[in-house]
Amino acid sequence: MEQMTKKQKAILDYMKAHVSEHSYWPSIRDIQAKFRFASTNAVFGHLQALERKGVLQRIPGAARAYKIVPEAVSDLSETVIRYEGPDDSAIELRSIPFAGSIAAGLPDYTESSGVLASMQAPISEGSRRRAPQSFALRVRGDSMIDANINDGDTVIIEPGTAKHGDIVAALIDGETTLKRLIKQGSKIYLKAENQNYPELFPVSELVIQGIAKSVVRPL
Amino acid sequence: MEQMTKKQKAILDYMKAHVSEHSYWPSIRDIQAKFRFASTNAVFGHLQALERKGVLQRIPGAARAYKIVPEAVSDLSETVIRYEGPDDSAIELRSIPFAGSIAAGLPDYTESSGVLASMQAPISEGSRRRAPQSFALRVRGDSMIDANINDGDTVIIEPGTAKHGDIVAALIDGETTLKRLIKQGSKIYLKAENQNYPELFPVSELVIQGIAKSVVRPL
DNA sequence: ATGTTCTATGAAACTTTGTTCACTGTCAAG
DNA sequence: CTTGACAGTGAACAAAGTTTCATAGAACAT
Repeated sequence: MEQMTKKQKAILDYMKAHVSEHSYWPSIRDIQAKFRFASTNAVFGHLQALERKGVLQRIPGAARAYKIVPEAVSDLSETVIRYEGPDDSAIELRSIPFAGSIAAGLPDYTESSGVLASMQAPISEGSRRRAPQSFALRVRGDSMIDANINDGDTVIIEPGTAKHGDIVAALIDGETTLKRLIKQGSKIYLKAENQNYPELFPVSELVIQGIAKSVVRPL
Repeated sequence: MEQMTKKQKAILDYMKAHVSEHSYWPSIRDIQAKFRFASTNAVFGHLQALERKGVLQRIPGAARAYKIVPEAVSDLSETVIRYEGPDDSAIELRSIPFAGSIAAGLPDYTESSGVLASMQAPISEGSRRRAPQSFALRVRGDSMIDANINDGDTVIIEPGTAKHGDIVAALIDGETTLKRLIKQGSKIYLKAENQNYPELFPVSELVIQGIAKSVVRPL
């Protein structure tokens, strides 16, 4: 894949963050304002570049209408997870690695190298892939064991803005972790609910992929 | 919450489906076309109604920009969000009606009006059979604590015939309990997974309401 | 030197889209 | 019978938003 420039990546990240926060895409003028461009055409050019490089799909003429192309972002290891549903049926889910943050208000496919998470997506070959609004995350590790979230549990994550005390799936150093969000004044911490782990985890920049709404464990 | 009319709900569902499929919101004219309205104002009115009823938030003047208010979407009707891959692979996210603590023989839907969690179920190839009527049950007490099912947890129950070893919701003396089903020869026992409880619970007459398929715990 | 690519400005053209206004019909409650 | 809420038509407007055109400096390889 052709490489994004720094500014292009910044714009793409802003767009994703905007969607994540507001649930709709920014307009070209929104981006222009954010980056202090004097002309809308500067943004336009970057969007064209992003589309040419295959990470973004524009819908010509339509306002605030984009898609991101998840598989273009990264394509590394694949993990196949079998999810036993409430039926006697099961879904095989394939994790799709992804380095970025959030797509389309909709989560994107995240896989962490170490601690915790791998995103589940349907088995589907080919290009067209749709993201659900909420998604399931298989928990790896024991960072939230004191919150009664154990290794192997599945957590339902929903996009949205997190409040103090929420358990969030956050992207730290390119790695997705499940931690409790602590806001103290203007400072933000992430807290692992495990006595063996450092109590507070100060973070400067953080991308919250969603809020953990519930835990699911097949019996 | 004020109740949505049928058409309003249909429009809201279409909008959600559109976001789910395209990752951006439909324009008013998109909705107009979908529902064959002759005037955009028909849509406009419905959107205003949806906003007044608190389920949708509009961003005035902005194109294709909305938010949905999740708490407000708490009607008992089953919401099915379906998303599919390029092949015939597909996944449904289905909301499950939340039945409070069980009273008589049937789940009592009065306690909670909310939709609890979305479960994932595959669409079986060919026969698109409808999943059995599953419901959620809040666990009271600690009779299954050793199976890691705690007080306050919610269990997804599905009707069906139980096998040996299944955790079932059974009606004993007019009271619903969650226990593991033990078959020894022709005898049937119910076993509480708690060391403090009597090991085996012989039953003569037994009404099994369903089999516990998974545990869900809201965070 | 010279062309090419990337990035950006500035202005304008043009399309999309939300919004408003005037008007009609239906249906149920007072 | 009337009032009011609801649902819709049809036309028009203005804001929001995308796209195009002309231009230009910087970086970079030919």
